Amino acid sequence: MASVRQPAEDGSWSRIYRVVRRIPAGRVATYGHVAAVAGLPRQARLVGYALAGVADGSGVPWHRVINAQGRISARRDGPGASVLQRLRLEEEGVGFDTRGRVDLERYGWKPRSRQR
DNA sequence: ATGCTGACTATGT
DNA sequence: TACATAGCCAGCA
Repeated sequence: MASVRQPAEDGSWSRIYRVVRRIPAGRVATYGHVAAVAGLPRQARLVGYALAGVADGSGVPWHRVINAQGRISARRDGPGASVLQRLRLEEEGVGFDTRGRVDLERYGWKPRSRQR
């Protein structure tokens, strides 16, 4: 009853933030993966746009989300945030190859029990 | 209400 | 490997 409509607070963006928060340090997830885990298949774009609206310090580790190519997506805002993102990931132990790419096979987040 | 924009991804050339 | 194209959704003027 009363139907199964979802609460207004449970907007797509909120669901996305919730998933991103689960990504442990030293791991990265792709926009598409986050979308899928959040129950929004094919909406990788929304993940990026949602993260664009999140503030640094809101508790959402936005820097752990990269694109499917294992690279950091450029923002309209400028390269500043992109550089910061890479710096943070390296601090967490995520390695980048000479092309600036992360090995998703190795650092990709796999929502299975607990990542170690 | 309508239209534009934006941290994506998969596929084809 | 690089570029172009199509699909998809929410927020904002």
